[in-house]
Amino acid sequence: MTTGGPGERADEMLRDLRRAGLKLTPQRIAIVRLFAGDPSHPTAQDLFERLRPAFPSMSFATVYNTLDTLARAGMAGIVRLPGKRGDAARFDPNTAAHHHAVCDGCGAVLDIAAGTLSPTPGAVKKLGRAAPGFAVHSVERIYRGLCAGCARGR
Amino acid sequence: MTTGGPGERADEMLRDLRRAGLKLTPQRIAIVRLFAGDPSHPTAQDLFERLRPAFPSMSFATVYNTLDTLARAGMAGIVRLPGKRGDAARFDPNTAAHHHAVCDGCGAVLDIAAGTLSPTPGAVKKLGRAAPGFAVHSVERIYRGLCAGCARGR
DNA sequence: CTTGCACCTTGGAATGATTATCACTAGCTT
DNA sequence: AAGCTAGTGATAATCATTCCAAGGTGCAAG
Repeated sequence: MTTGGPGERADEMLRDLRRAGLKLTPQRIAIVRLFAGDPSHPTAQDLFERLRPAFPSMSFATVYNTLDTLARAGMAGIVRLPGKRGDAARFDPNTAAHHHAVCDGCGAVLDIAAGTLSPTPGAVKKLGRAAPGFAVHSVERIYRGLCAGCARGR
Repeated sequence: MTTGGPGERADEMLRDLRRAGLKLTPQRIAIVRLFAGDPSHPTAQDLFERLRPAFPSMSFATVYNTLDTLARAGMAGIVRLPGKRGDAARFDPNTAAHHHAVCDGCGAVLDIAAGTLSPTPGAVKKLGRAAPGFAVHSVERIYRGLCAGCARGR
């Protein structure tokens, strides 16, 4: 079993990166180490700013490229939420099947475990009626509401 | 009951606009007439281009402003879907509770009727475990797959 | 250990969507 | 009809994201 130690997820991700035939550059290693265990669904900007102190020469494009590469390789997810302004993509190192809960107060995004992302028989049936011939592949859910902290403050 | 005639939805929306204390300008009337009965989830660009022939003087910003105004007044919805590039917001005149099915092939967006957008007791329970204290308000679902046409062509 | 090259990284410019600004115009109330 | 105020148009500004060209570098093969 896993030891649960910090950085373990990162090492696993780096191993997967290499296994996928991708090069382990210092930049990628830094990004992965920072990103792998981060449950806050950071934006590329977030990560870039946290990396800048240690890697002043890193390019913003590299952060995007790396996150995109991770996503393409199935090691990360991209979460986009409808929001009025400056709606940046959020990246998610959690590759297990899960949905998201979004706090309308502070904008926090929480992972909600799901056994599967496959549609339920009932949903398939309903879809068949509403959109005949549509072949469902997966379902994505977004729960809207207020997180514990924001619910208290209102 | 409704007569189901074309433009009826538009008239209703215009009535609601006035009721909301908003001015009925020629531009708004044109946008609403075009938008109200359109189930294709058009982008602001789509509408702008379709309006241009008849209203060459209309500004792109006005289309955005009007759609935003409609959305704020609860007469329209905004649908944003995760997509790599040039991901424009889509507007939805359907104010009834519903979810969306997105075709990964052609990008079409279909409405899927839903009795309610409130979370099921089961979902609430699961949420309570995964995110203690989170007060759910609504659930949004996106079904991914292939529409009838795209499923056939592959 | 050296080499070669395909893949990476940079920095900045380009693209696209959306919002802000501001002077002007036109609904709507009195 | 007159004025207050919100709406409009044109454009600039902003923000996220991608593209590009040029130089670097991980790493597999020798």
